[in-house]
Amino acid sequence: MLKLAILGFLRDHPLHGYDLKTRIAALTGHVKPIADGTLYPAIKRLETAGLLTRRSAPGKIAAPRHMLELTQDGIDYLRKLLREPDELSITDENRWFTLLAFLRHLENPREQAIVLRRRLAFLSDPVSYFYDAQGRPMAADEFDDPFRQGLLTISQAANRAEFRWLHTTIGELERH
Amino acid sequence: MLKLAILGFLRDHPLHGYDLKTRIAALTGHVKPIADGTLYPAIKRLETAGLLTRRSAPGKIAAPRHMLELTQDGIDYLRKLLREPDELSITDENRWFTLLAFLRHLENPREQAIVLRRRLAFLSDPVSYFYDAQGRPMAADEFDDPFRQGLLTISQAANRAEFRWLHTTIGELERH
DNA sequence: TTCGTATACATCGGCGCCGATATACCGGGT
DNA sequence: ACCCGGTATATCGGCGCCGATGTATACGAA
Repeated sequence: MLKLAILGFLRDHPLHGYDLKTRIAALTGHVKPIADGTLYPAIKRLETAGLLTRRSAPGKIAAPRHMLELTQDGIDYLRKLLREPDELSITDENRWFTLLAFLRHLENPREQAIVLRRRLAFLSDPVSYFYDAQGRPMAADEFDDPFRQGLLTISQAANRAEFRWLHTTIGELERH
Repeated sequence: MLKLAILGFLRDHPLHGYDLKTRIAALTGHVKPIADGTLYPAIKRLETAGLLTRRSAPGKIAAPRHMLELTQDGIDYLRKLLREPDELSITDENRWFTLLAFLRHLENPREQAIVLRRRLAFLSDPVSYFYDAQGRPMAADEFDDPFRQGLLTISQAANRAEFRWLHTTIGELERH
């Protein structure tokens, strides 16, 4: 979610819109810039909600910048988003990765319990990618076409990596 | 994209809305159901555009089903989507994975050249996840917090798996 | 000189997604 | 007898995202 990314980046230090734009673009891994028509309205919404303030600053190269800074309400709201992400849908990869990126802002390890929920989701969610003509889920090696095999291979690699990471991280959290 | 998933599934055999719903939910890996208010309007749009037709069928358990079937226009349009995905943004993981899932519908290996574009994107896109306070991109081992390290670990695992797969798949395609 | 590109912000229309809500039937449990 | 959960479809309001467009400045290359 955009809101989370904006607040998360601003938590570190004040930034102007254009700077936020490039950082958010890089957040998903491959660089996919978010549209101006997405970012600036989002900033305005957060400002209207009183979560951030702006201060004009001379532009280093071009137009004047608006330096954005979190208010105390913004800091509190970010903490809330990280602790109790609006819902359920931990199954949304983008949201989860964004959350991971800023989870460090919760200093107390006990507040980072969200990773436990994530592991739970991994254990209970059946991860199946396709069904055959009769509606039965298909196993990995049943696929005849290389593209679905590839899809499965890539996803499984990511899942394995994440599960391993969850395991060690939770272990370390519990040691405190 | 929803449109692509609907057309892709229907390419195999006719399905009713509810069935599509469960298949699409599983498509993303973890099961995240798409909302009724998303699916049914999407079906109606495709129907209005003449890409699919519906036939009423008695519901096996409850309400009557509407079996959905691609028209010739629908088949043609799916082929077009697979060959020339609206644009550029191969960087959108969801779209790319959905495309992969149905790329088999292009029988001619020469039409599957989209994977070359994907590899190109991998080679040219700098994949960097975070910047420091001065705006410089940070390397993996510079991260102090375990969450950003995890994010990087997971993403890199997926990237490596995909790149390896791209390499072997392209090799095999070129042998034809 | 002029053009392209990067910086920097803003607005607007369209449209797709989602949650809420409604209807209706069936089977199984209490 | 009753309710709950799963099957099955549909509509609607809200809102967020995106592409297009506009404005303005600075720098380097053609």
